[in-house]
Amino acid sequence: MIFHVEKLAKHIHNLVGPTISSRALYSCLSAPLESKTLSDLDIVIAKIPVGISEDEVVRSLLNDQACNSIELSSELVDKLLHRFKDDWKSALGVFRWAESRSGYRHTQEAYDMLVDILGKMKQMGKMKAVLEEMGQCQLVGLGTVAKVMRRFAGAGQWEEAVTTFDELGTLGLDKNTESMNLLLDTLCKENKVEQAREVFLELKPHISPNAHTFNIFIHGWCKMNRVDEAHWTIQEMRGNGCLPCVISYSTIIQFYYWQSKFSKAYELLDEMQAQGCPPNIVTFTTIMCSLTKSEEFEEALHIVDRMRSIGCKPDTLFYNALIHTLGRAGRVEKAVRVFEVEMPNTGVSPNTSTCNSMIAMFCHHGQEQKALNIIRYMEKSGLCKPDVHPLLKVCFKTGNTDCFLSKLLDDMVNKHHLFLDISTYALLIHGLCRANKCERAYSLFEEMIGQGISPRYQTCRLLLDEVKQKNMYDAAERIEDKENWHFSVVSSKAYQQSRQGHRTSAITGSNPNKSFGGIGNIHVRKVLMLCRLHTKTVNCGTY
DNA sequence: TTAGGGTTAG
Repeated sequence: MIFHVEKLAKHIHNLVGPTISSRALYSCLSAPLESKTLSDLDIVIAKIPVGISEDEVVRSLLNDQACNSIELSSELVDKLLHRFKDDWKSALGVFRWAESRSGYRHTQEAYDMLVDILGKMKQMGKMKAVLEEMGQCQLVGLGTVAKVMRRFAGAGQWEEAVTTFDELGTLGLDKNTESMNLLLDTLCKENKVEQAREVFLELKPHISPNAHTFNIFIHGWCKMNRVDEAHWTIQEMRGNGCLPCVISYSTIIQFYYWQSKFSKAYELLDEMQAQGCPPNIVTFTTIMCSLTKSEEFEEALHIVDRMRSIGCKPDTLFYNALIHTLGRAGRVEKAVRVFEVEMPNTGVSPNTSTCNSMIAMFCHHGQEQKALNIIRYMEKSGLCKPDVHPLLKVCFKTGNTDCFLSKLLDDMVNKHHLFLDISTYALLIHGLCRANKCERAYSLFEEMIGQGISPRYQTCRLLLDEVKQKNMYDAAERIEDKENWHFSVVSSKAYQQSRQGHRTSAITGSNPNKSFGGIGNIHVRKVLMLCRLHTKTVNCGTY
């Protein structure tokens, strides 16, 4: 059944290309099979072609009989905004169309969502205009302001974040400790701690700080590698009549572990206890994670004794970290005991991550049957998303690429209802190529394209080499097409953004490890190489 | 968004 739905959507796509109708049809055809009729959501989405302006979206919806007969609800508007969370023109168009319908009024949640979408897409002027509109309707909440300030700061416009705070009165909100903390936290999270400090000194005579205010600074200074200022902030806290709390100390301790300054961390751990502010479960979990990261497994396990000695109660996240540590330390039996005996005894329930840690540990130690048992346990206990990547890797490592792998994939899709995502397809295609099963690898390649997932550049390259060796000429041609498309889309996007001076955002905003929106994971170096390539071509006068 | 991630070289 799923197969037919995909085939039909693919066929339509091939016939008419990636236009509105095929996009909408694909999304509704690949929706859960029980809903076979077009929902209101699908009807509206089908009327919004890719890449048109917000006014065109409004016109397209207004001119459509089916759209105009839909009974609007805030749930439908929320779903539409969510659907267009990465497409501000469609989101804004839908929003304007909805409010033009008689009797319909937007909720604060819908406004907040729109503000966030505009901010995320760097439409700062439009975001501000919507904020003002909200102010006139008395719809601005602290959450709205938080989003606006964070989006300004995230776009490198921290002064605008401060202006937003200054104008809180006109938006119907108070400038108080809570809203000030929001502003200071926004600035500190964007590494503008010194600027936050200046703002704070200006506001302090009018708004009294609380412990939260100082904790924001402690975190900010630590993030900037300025632990002396963090310590000094603890003193300042006391001077202002606020007592340093477990968060104040734990933040600095975490920083010391991060820097591998273990003795300093232990000193502070003793100090906080002496000050009548004992470490809690978050403090211990953080310490254990840091020590495990530095491969100090014995030291990490000592922390558990220390935690127990002061009667601190474990929770799920603590056990997740402990199981991970034990697995890394090679103590599989002990980890199994924690999972099977200790957790039930202490009444702490495992979550999806706990089980996934167990799966990864068993696979790492060649115990795939036990990993499968965990998957079965997850099925029974209703935990979703078992991580099958470790098991897939075991299949390739042991050369078990026939029955076991097929059964696993079948279970993944049909029993656990997991989608094969880009990383799973990459893993499978690479693994099958290495196992000399390139026909199967190629059929997966076709399948992923059919699903609308674009293969990574490396996947194309590897598969292309393999199919050429096997003289699969049609396949080679199709892969080359995809590869060329890849090259043109990635290079033109990277080129445009590099010309605008956003080299890092050419990859993805601030985190260079995240995937390139909609195109899949492209290696960072590849994109930078393409940027350079194009810059070079410009200099030569070819462009 | 005042602290806690989990396993991965495709």
